[in-house]
Amino acid sequence: MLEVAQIREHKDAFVKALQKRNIDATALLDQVIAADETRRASQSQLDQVLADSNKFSKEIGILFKNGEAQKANLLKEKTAGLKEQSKGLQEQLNEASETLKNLLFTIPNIPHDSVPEGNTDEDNEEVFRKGDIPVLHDAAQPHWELAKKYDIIDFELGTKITGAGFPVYKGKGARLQRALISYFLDKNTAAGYTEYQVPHLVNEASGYGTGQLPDKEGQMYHVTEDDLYLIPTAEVPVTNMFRGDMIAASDLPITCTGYTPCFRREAGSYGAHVRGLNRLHQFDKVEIVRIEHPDNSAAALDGMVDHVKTILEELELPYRILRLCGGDLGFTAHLTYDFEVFSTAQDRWLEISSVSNFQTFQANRLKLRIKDKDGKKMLAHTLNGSALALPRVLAGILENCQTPEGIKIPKALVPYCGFEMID
RNA sequence: GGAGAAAUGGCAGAGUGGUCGAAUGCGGCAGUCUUGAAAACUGUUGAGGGUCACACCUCCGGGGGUUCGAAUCCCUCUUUCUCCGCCA
Repeated sequence: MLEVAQIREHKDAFVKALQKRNIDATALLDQVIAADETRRASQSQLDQVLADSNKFSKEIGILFKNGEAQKANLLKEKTAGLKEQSKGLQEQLNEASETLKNLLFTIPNIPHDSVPEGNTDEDNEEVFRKGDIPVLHDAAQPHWELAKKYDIIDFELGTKITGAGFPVYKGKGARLQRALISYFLDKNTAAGYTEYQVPHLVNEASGYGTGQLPDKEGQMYHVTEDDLYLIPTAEVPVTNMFRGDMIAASDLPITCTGYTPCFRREAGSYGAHVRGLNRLHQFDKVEIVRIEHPDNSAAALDGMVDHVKTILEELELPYRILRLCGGDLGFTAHLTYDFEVFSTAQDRWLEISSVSNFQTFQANRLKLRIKDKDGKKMLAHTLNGSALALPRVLAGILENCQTPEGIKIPKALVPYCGFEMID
């Protein structure tokens, strides 16, 4: 959620920034400013009425104490009108606040200066590339064939017990999943992130806090009986741990990592490129989350990108980094880098990590603030990234590391899974 | 699932209708003393809205009500604790 005070002061800059998302926000921002003015006007009218009635109440109290009941009763009559007024003004104020809030909920974050123009993923800007794309043997196969061949993932079985997009991992496949989770968590904790295990269901307030609600309402599984949502990413519970907090600047940065399954309805995304592990309703992910001082968030984002790089290099996977263009940028993000691994067998890049700086956009919803040494208060900056999402890393390993003899496990993972080959 | 008790500032904890945004203690910050630190002493110390700055308004778990006036009374929801039941 953008900050009203900022919009009020720098409307033109906001309009210009939002153009990168191909949104003309002029009218919308005017509405915001108007709603805010209405809100403040109602507020100050109400304040005035309340101030008067407070004054009368005090006088009545004193009169009763002094035994001047008659005078007091006279005053009482005066307050009746004020009460009516304040009720009306209160309603007006609530309405204005609600209007303002709902408007703000519809406006996405403003993109960073470096975010390229563009509409689709075609317009994302490649900023880095590393690793050799392997030359595979003639009989190389995509991962869904390999999964069947080595009997490590059973998609049909998942369909039987739940539905499409809920695979069953088996034998070395299951072990490799567990190995990847441990490996990622170890890498993250070694880099200073504190490990957490968090709930996999969250309440509505948490959904609003990180911005999944109301924007992505239909993309989350909603347990209506208890009004809880299955998390689409660990970002939601982890970031919401700090909802409403006031953090001493000296305690920053706060860095967290956690493994969770992620649940996504993926409504409307069927069609091309969803075979095998490419798009699932349930998948595993290890996430990193940082809460930073505004002065440090840009450097922190770079640090997170470097961290993810080291993991991919250890896994010996060919990858590239994209700076997302305005049209592809998530609703809450200010600047996002996507990591993609190249799959030779599928002849395409697979997104395996997304690292973002949200600046104050989430913090404003979360009411997550920093207090510095001088007592100055400000909204924190939040950042997060996948380190990493499992299914496509697994797909990348299966497809890139296949040999005629079997899948050769990257060295870094061998101590975690206890075998060198899947054959 | 049933019965009871509770929810107050960073923490602990008073306050049961009228200068209560809230005693007191701890903690935090600043100062005095000290070569420095500790101790002691003095001062200061919740949040949001609003204003150029004041004024002023709101907030004692959330929501609603009674009243001229609510932290205090009533209703409701949530959470925590204790006991009973059930159970991985």
